[in-house]
Amino acid sequence: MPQPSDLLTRLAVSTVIFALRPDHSGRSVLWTPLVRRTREPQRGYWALPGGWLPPNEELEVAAARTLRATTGLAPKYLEQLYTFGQVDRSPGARVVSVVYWALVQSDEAARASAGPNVRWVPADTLPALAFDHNRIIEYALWRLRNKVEYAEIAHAFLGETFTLAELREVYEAVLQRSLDPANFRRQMIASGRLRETGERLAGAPHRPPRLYRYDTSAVTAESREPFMRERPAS
Amino acid sequence: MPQPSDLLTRLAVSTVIFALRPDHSGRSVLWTPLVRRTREPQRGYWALPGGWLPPNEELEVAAARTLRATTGLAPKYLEQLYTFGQVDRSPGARVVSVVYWALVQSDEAARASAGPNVRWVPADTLPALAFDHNRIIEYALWRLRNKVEYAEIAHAFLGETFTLAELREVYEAVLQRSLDPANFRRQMIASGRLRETGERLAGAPHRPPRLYRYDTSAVTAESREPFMRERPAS
DNA sequence: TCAAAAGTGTTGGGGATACACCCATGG
DNA sequence: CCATGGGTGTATCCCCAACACTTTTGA
Repeated sequence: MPQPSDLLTRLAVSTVIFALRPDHSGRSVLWTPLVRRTREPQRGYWALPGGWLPPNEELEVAAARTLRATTGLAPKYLEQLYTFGQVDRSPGARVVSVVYWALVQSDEAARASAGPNVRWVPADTLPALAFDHNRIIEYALWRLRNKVEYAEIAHAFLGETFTLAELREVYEAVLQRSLDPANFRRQMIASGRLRETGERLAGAPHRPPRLYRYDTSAVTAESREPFMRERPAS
Repeated sequence: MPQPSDLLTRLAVSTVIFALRPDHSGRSVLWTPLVRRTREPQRGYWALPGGWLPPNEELEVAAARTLRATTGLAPKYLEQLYTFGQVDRSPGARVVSVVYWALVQSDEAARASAGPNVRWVPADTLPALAFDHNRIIEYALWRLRNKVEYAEIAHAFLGETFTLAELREVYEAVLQRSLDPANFRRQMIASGRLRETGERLAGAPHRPPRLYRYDTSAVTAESREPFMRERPAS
């Protein structure tokens, strides 16, 4: 069944990774890690983390593995984004890339490993990247911003427990607009997926906010998308 | 850069094709064409139309080509669905399938080519198919039913011009529930994407309905998704 | 003139937005 | 006691579902 000509097309897996970090002015914005290419083609350019698909490894596992390899982190959210296969997207060979996108906990990302060949950059102001990776990240950003509005994924940027102000800051950073705290609170509570921990966060010079936890069991079968696991592979 | 072990994974493109056809009771329901496998593995089973990806062919073009090969039709809507790559989804070899989904005009589909190895079946009551193709079609159905509710793709089942009753019948068939004609009319008009042709459809024993046309130019840049062309490749 | 579908009008409820206002804490 | 963010109350708007009602045709 295999034809000789097929040997020319290679299959790769790449991952767009998002975390929230403060920018120069202190506001939270989206950052993404890139790796420097040490080989041709496009040597020296920054590119998405990824690699060839090992024949015995699941696609999602390969995505989580490259994520861990470049950041030292485990994804809190991981989903297939799109498969890019333009004939001319890589010079010299036909490369089809199955691309995933991931969200990682922001405080973990702050102490994520970096090195001369790994660099975090603001996702909205990218330099010129290798191949079609600019387009890919733009698409991932579009998907993230869309999905945040109808799916409950924002908590993936946060730890186990969080305040509504922290959660709101995630939404504001992703959507790039400020939200009314009062209405935001009601929307989140109305979703039925936040559980009070009973604890509060003290220390700030004002009324201490309640701490919440995201309740995975409250996701109904109707609203769940196919192929969406709670704990992504790692 | 290629490693010898990669030669074991094969890349295929398959397409889930939808058209509306009357079922035994005369109501419009979704149908999809399947092809009988004439080789191992899974010989004799019905499967999605598809084939290996030729190294010099774009993914979307390959999808449109297999669509044409099995139905003789050109897609009115074509979009990438998902890439399936489970290690064990095909016995004997690692096969990664980039799957597309397509909508074809229903009156064309009625006279679509069929043969001993091509068969149209109701998409909601499938027999046991080859590989993981049942799961794939279920996912495509889920996507179609979701997308019909927020994107304007229903007209892809119809011809150049159509009445609001015909368009409503599409929605009702896809969503499997009846819709209020009065409210449906207002929603569609409010979308701003229907243009009156000025003509009416006569012949029935009642008030002749207006004929409309879908206005592709009315799609704003903000609402458009990345990678979505108006005329799919053929 | 009648049946049936096309098309219009009207009403009420639910959710989102805007914003006024009170609460609780550290300094 | 004051500044600050946490948290509640409430009026308004808009979209949508429900449904009564009028219009227009072929038979």
